[in-house]
Amino acid sequence: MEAAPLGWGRQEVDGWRKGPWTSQEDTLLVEHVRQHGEGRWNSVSKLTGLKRSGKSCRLRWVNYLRPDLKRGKITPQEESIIVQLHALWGNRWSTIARSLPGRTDNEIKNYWRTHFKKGKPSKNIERARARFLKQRQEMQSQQQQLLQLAAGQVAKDENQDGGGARTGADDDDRGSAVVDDACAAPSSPALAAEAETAAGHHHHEDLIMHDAMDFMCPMSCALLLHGAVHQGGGTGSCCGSTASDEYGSGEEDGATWGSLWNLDDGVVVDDVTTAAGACTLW
DNA sequence: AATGTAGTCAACCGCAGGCAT
DNA sequence: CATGCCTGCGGTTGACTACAT
Repeated sequence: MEAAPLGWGRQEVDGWRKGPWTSQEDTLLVEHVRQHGEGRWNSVSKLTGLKRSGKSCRLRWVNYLRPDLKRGKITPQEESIIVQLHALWGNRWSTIARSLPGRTDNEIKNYWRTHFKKGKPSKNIERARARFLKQRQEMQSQQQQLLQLAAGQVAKDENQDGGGARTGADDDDRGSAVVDDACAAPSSPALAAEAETAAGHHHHEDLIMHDAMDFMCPMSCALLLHGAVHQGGGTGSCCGSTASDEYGSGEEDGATWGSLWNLDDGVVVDDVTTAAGACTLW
């Protein structure tokens, strides 16, 4: 079916076609990639005659035409992984996508927004969450031992400050950053690289839940240690927090998910207390 | 059967980082 | 070293579809 000239209004802007791709355009692009490989997207229009910007070509290829794409619904396993990785990395869709072979960042992003933006996790999510939290709790005791060891060393370098000096309140102008730093994102380039590596090691295989756990939990530990140091032993409990307290239950659950899991919300947390709660997510 | 609403998906935009010149 | 270009990422928008009323 020919792409209807709907929605995007104009079909051509500055000589570039916009809007839905036609099958002919797809064919041209696929053929181009087959011959020249991925990359050099800006040269696609010159070489193929496609009236599409390099950006548009790349997007079309990555999100739709790539042969290794897995079409169809997100499976429960994938859903679990998405949930867990999002908790670990936040809205780093491309990073999450690397752990889900055949899935694109766009797909995952859309899925997340569809399923969790409104704060209503599915049964699968609930199960995955419960499973994950259980395992996390098991790790907690081990981590506390590690923490004690680490704290001994940290005490030499940093004041233990005893007051949890670094709370959301201290970062009023960067509320989401607090969450990002403490929970979602590795708080150092080294950790970030580690995270990337950890994810990358699993590219070649279909990640099932256990695989995800295998690399996530070490990461969580790393974050935990780092976070604890970073936050002066305050709320940075990372893996070490309890499930029920963090997520609430029943009807509130939705709202809680909405605010805690949606790191991209303009206001991530409603108040300082919640902010602290958000930071203890992991 | 018609209409309204919510969910899903594809595509665009702006920004930032990396790299080549 | 500075600049410009290219690529990739995350956020947002809009159309289509399915479901409910």
